[in-house]
Amino acid sequence: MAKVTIDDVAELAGVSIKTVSRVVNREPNVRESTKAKVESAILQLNYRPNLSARNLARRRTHLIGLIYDDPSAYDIPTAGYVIRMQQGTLRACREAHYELLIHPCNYRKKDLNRELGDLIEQARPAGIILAAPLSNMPKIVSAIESTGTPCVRMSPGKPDDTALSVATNDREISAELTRYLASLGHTKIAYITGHPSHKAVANRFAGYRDGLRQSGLEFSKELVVKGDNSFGSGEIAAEDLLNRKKRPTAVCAANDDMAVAAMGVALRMGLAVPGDISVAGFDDIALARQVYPNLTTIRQPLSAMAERAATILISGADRANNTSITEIVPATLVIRESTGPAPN
Amino acid sequence: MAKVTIDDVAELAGVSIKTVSRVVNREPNVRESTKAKVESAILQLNYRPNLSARNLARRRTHLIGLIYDDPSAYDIPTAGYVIRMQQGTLRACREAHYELLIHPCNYRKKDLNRELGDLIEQARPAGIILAAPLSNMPKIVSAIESTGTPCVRMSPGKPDDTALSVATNDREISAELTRYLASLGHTKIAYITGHPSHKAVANRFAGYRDGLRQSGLEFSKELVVKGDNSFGSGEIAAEDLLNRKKRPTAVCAANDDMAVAAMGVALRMGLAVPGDISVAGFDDIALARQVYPNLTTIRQPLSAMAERAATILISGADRANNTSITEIVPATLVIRESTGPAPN
DNA sequence: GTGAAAGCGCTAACAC
DNA sequence: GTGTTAGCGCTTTCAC
Repeated sequence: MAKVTIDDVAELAGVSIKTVSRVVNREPNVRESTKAKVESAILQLNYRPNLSARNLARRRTHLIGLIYDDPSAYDIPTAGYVIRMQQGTLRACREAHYELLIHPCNYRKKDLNRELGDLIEQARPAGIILAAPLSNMPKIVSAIESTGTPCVRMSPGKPDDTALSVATNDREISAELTRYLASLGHTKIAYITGHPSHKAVANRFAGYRDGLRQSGLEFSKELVVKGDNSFGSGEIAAEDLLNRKKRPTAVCAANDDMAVAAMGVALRMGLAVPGDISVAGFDDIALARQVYPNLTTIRQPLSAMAERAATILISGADRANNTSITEIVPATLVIRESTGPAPN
Repeated sequence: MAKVTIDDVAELAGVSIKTVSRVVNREPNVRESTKAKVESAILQLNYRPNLSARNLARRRTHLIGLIYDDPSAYDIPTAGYVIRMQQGTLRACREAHYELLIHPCNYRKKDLNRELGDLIEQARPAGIILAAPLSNMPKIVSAIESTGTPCVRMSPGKPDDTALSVATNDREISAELTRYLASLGHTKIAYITGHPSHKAVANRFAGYRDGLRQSGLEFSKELVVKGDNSFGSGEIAAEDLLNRKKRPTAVCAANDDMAVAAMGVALRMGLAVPGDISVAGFDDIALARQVYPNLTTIRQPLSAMAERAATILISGADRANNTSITEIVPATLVIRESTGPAPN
């Protein structure tokens, strides 16, 4: 309870505070016997360094800031998204004895730059993790970078960038999903596209085309219907697709909301899923496991991405090395009940 | 970018750093004209005080620690729970220019006390918010309190405590729900109890009995079936209740999982909800809005509770005043589609 | 009202 | 290998 400082430890161990500092910070050039003395004093006194003092002296903190958009109403997919990012970041922080500062914000706010400036100047995090869609907003990114605080962007739209970022293999995994459906005998695989403003979504569509080609299937515009990521648009698209004379036997959607909507349309039409029609989504939102049949989908490695981002910041904070990296953390295909062999 | 310090401001304004400090901290005894000069210098230089330095000098930080249990697998109800607490805490923090440190932890871990000790000694949060079920664990509470860090407990089991805490009116709101059902003409209102170890759950059951009495209905043991908070236990309980000759016309469950399960059983039996049987839950988990019919339930004011907890810590950190408060934030009855008039 | 000086508890240079 | 001396940027006495 009585705050024990480095001086107390130094006195008890009979060394100077600098030596204590060396031991605490695992610096070299300390004799084993001295080190042991210091360590026993630390244990005996239950000494823990004061972070504020350390931060002040080091001119940087042991804090990672996680900044993400905070929709006024947290819908459930968002809650899961946020929690997974937090979990990943925390894993990396724990290990390195960093703490996590979370800062949800509203990108529509006028003075967001000012707000982030305050956060950075005041709390001085060692690094910032910027989640999508903020990571796609040049003004925000440059506002952060102008402070000199290292920043890793998660799922930025374009990979061809100068900054550090962590992304996933949207395109490749979409291709894998498509090949998986083809391997089940499907030849007419439809696709419901997402909202054009969502950058990553375009990659998913490209992956679908890749997958068709790799499976020796021909791409057909007929089988592509526009959606906008919303549940409603998925219903409309599915009604279009499933009422055709030559019905597809599989439908991929650019996100889970639309996929679930499509599945609902199919079931209401009396079609069996996956007997008559297989349905697959993308994101692995909670709903994917709550509908019946459970939705086959692609799970973004959000937690792993955030962990990598934090690790990059924590380790990179040391080296002056400002190389631009776009690190790819692979997504995983989650095969559940909504996909199966094509009807013959 | 070049870090501007209090000295720069003092120099530009032509005053001493102490005067700048006074202005920044809104201390009295500064002439208006001096204040104006300083403020303009601050604006011009875009000065923001360095928190580490301030914390070191003040011997306390502007950090609120939010500690909660982190189930290895974040199920969806938990994600919503966590997010809502974070949101509430953040609202209070924003206003007071505090930052939020989150620290999910595992109460089953042996060295949790040590872990929390590290957190507290190192980050020195100005206060700790301890969420349930950690708030019910004497060892953890005392470990935190022994550091002298103010701590507010959320939903602690017993209100008759020495510490600060924030709770909700489980019992009164349960009574209200029961009266609401009675007012719809229900006379046989069944209850599925929760897991006995969950303290708050007992209050819910007591509220049910209160509500019956207040509505002039007789309590009957026959209408009470044991559950354990799990979905499966809700199914078993519902099967028992709904297969009776003299079927109840309404069922309350101690949580939403069991209520949803009960509703499923009723629907599978061909009963109309709420035509033949009304069903109500407690918690307002996401699922409550995702099932059909939407579940009538009770929404815990998690976000408001967390906000109050943070506000207590932030304002209370100043006064030495160690009074024990248990503040009650009322829950709200959310009437949706699963409850309706009793069949005649 | 305002300022000078002495810390807060640590790390960073540089000496020894 | 180890200690000494300055800071880090702010708040706090306590003078004036």
